[in-house]
Amino acid sequence: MTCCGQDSPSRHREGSVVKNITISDVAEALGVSKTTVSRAISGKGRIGKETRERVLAYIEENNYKPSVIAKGLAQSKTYNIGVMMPAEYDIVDLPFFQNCLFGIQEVAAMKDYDILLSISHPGDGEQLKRVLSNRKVDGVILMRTFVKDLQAGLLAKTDLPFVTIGTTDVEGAVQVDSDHKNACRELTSVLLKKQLKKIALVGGDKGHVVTQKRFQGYREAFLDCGVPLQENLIFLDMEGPDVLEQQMEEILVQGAEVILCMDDMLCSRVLKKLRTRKIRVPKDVKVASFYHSTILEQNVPSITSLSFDGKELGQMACRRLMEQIEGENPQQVTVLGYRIIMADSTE
Amino acid sequence: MTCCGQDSPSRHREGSVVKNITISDVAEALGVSKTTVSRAISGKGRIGKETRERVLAYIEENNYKPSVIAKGLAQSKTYNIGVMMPAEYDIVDLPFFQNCLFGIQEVAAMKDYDILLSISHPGDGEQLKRVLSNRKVDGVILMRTFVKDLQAGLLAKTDLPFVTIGTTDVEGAVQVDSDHKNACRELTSVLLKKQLKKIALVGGDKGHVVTQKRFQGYREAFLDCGVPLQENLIFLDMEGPDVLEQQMEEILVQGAEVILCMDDMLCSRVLKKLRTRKIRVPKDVKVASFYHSTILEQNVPSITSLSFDGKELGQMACRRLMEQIEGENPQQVTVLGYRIIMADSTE
DNA sequence: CTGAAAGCGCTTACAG
DNA sequence: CTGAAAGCGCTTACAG
Repeated sequence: MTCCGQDSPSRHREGSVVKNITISDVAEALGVSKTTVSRAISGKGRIGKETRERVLAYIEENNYKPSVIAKGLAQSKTYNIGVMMPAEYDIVDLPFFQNCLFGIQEVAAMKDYDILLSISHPGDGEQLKRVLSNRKVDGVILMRTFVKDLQAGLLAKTDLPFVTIGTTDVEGAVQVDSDHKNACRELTSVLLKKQLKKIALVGGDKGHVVTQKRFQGYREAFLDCGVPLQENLIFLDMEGPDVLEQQMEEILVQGAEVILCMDDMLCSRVLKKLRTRKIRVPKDVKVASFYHSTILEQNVPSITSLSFDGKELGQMACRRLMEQIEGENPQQVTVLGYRIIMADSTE
Repeated sequence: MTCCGQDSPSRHREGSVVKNITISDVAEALGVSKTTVSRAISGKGRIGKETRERVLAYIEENNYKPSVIAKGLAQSKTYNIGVMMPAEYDIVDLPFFQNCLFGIQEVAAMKDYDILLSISHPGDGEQLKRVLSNRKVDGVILMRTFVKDLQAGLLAKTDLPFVTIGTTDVEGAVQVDSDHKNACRELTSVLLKKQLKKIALVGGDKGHVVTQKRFQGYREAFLDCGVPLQENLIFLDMEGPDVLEQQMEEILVQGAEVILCMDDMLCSRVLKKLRTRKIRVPKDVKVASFYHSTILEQNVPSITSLSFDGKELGQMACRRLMEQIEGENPQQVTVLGYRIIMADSTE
């Protein structure tokens, strides 16, 4: 059945390999050299105005897209950045991560870079090693840091530029972080000034740098306000399946007036326990949290919390990475702000 | 201060470009040709056992990693797959997406493929166009489909292999999906058989194929059970800021005995409204949801819901894509199962 | 079993 | 202003 022939030139029968149009095709069609075509596109090197326009017009018309990969090979670049995303199902500040990714992509795209994503479990260096050995990236962004950071450590031994979202003590690491310490310090102060002295601090993995930072802010607030800190109100490493649930009794026994949670997932669990125990928020006990994510968005009462701009963080991280890739010497540590959102749960 | 000299060979002073060791270096060092080295690594073509081992040993020892990019260029492949992730902040079935990504990465890595991630807002084809024109991927996975699917449409006009997670009517698309229709049908049936006849259906964007599928399953369940379906209990397109909140009155006025929500975020909003109105679950009204995600995990009472395995979906999608890339003709439609999790909210 | 050479699709000194 | 040629780091017929 020979018919129509209306197939667009790029449609092919199954299995046939499609030859994309290349720079040679363009050069040949125009009767110029590849060099000239290349120059017209890149804007580098001298080239006659008329020639350039002729090339550009042809390219536009024939929908020629240079192969970024071939370009990269010639320049010893990849135009990719590796992004290592943590796979921790229980720490669901995911909307935050998605925003982060979005920010990264936004600035990466401006420089014609793409994101090579890799998800890895904490403590697992294999994914990163794979990325490194594949030689497919010009730099990498770590979306989360750890106190003893395996990935940052690996990268530091490399000459590949990288930036961490989150603080790290790995020597030479360029880092971008929200001001977790001062955020927690300010929120704690606000609570203390409301005459709420017994603030239980509920946090996750002590191995996360953020956990430490927040804890520090909490302590400083007590110092600032001249209130003695009670060690028995500190509850860290609470992300295990039932740890927090069991410690809740203790928290209440200690007479906590406020429960300050380091992330919304923990807070959600605290709220559940309180609900089951018929303890009312904020009447019987106040509650505050971090992240202001969708997880608690619908809670009644609304939850006082700290909010960080994931997108901004992502953008900044990517900018810092680009600076390094382009050979500049970026600011080592960049600290971004936060917002305190006061709501019903601490009234 | 000339000291130590203990720097590992790959450490360099600032700015110095590091020449990675190449196949030529290896060949030269061993006194063989690049061809031989290449063959030793790839396992293709005849090569003496002893030679191969000598090459492999040297490579191992000197930590030589072939450039996947150069390899790709020579083979007209990229060893990347593009993954288009939706950016919809309100539809937070994100743990689901993360699982999906994880599944994709898992099987991709087995074939030495990497993930090129792109986040795009619904209706925005620019990101995909960028990916396509950059020529950096051998295929793409769409993580969500729409009734009129812009991205699938674009891809179909291409000769690039792609697979959608979610059903689509785009001609020729290879698709992998959970059995949303039957899932919803079965859950609805279960409820109907509990003599709960007035089941309000609360759903999101009618433009999402899943919304349609579920709606269909809901209808079929009514047919199966011989219960007439009440149009006034159908509430779709509820994801706007206040739409659902306003419709809640209507839902209650219509005397709904159960509110069946198409995703956990919607369900969370329903629960909030009920709580504010002092309407008790399951005493006054039953509630059921989809996804079984962390958002509702901590809810009291526990919520009856459908659960889908994101990771499995991702793995399958990636397998189907690989099959296409390798020139096989994959199954057009793959349907995966679901689980029904009965809990307190419908007791 | 092994190698020289051409090629993948670009860029970039160098020369004119 | 323009082009021939070498090179980026691999693979793969082809010949021996």
